Amino acid sequence: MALSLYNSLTRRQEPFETLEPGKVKIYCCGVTVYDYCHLGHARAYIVWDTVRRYLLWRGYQVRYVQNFTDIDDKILNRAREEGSSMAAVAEKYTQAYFEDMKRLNILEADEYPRATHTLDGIKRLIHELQQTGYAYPADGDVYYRVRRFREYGKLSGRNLEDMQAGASGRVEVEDPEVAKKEDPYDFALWKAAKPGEPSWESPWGGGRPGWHIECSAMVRQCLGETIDIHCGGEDLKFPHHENEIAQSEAVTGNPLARYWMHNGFINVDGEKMAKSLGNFTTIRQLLDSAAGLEPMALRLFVLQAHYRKPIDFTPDAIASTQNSWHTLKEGLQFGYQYGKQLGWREGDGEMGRWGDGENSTLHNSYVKRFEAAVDSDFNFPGGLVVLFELAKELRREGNILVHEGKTETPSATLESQWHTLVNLARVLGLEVPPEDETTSGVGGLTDAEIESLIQQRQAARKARNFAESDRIRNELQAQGITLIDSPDGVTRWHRN
RNA sequence: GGCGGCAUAGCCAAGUGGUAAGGCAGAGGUCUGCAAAACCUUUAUCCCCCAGUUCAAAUCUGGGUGCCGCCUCCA
Repeated sequence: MALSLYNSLTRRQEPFETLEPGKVKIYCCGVTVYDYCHLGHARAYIVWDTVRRYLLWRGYQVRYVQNFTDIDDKILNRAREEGSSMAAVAEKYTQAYFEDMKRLNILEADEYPRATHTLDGIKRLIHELQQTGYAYPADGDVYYRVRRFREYGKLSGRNLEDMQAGASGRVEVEDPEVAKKEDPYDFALWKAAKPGEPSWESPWGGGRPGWHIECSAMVRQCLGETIDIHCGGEDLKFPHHENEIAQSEAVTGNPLARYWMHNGFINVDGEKMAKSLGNFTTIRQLLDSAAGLEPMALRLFVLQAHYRKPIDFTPDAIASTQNSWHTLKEGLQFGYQYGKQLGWREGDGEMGRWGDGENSTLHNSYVKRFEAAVDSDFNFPGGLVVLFELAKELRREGNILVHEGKTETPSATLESQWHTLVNLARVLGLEVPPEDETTSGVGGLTDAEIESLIQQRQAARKARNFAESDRIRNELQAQGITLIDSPDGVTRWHRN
């Protein structure tokens, strides 16, 4: 049983072999902090968080670094709109990022480098590129000499000739920047500051770094010359990642990353969700809307599709996922709700730190099937199958317990199944808090009041006064209390 | 124009040579005064089309068709 993954660089699925045994270095391209994150961002970071969790579960020591781009034209524009500064805008949306990601149960990175904190590394890298002939200054700017890097295009599978042949007027035009370049495909490493813009001192004059260079500098500074996995959205493959490779490898002579991974988009009506298309929904809009999608349901929504394929964002799909999540959730709550009744030892609710021998109490066949699925290029939808099987089984048992007060299934079997479910779900970042949902009727009826009403209804039913009995039932339902009439004449109830 | 991806039931979605996982939705049944809830059963002779390879293909090859992405900021 071995983990394999699709490498964008080779366009093949390959066995996963780390640089150092048991250790994984991951760099993930983060956000430019100029606005709230939308569902596309949610997908990306849920996917990479889950990849990271899975690697941890598989026993790897993972070091995960993700940057914030806090120097950028878009931030500058936003600052002008808001009458604020680039730093203030960046700070605001960085905090918003953390809030959103926390709700989605995304683990914090080990390190969050920011462009504004990496200027020394950036300048050093540009300097080295200049010394080796890969970079040239031009009127306060510095550009990368793309044609000098022989392997340019190896990640995105293109070559400069093809690109020129088909550029169809998209590249040139009267952009003043282009005029400074030796070649239209050269890209900026450093940009001279325009009047009024934030700028940093450098050997080339006051200015700020280009976008691509920060990642090269950050990877090098935080993780070293070569890392195991470099990941990000599909749209970053070209030119961003291609340029990172050109920058880093020209200087170090070593591969920047062994594996390149790219996640697919969220689509709306068959089109990519994007700021520029104006068809985006932010994470907080969706989570805080009237429909109130649960954060874990959004997580499930993302994980239900393979990470490289597009996902269509439609009301139907969201509704369906919400229901799916409830199924899973009921399974996850099983132990919290029925553990005591089933005589499980106190403290069993505190389940499963990873890899601490808990596995002995897990259902091995389920774990094996989960692992087999996910081991193949992080097939989370395949792994989810196992979770649903467990959750449905537990939900069924829970219902039997509620309706009949007992179950034939041995308590130990249920305990083991529940432990398995909770553990595997946590690998995917799908968790429910230990407190079950039986919020003892905030501002509602007390148990005694409910029992009393049920007694009244029973009396009415006996007298065949169904109008009255239905009235009581409706009244309770309105308060969120569901009655269950069983064949033996006993009426059980539970809060919704 | 160049490069790449995708096409599986009403919807979503795994499966990549051995005869179609799973979820959502739906249907029938049991139970019930009626409901609700729950439980049981059930839902693709077929995987975009055509041709080929093979004992065997949704899965491989060739050719179509359709949709999408990247080539410009972008998760």
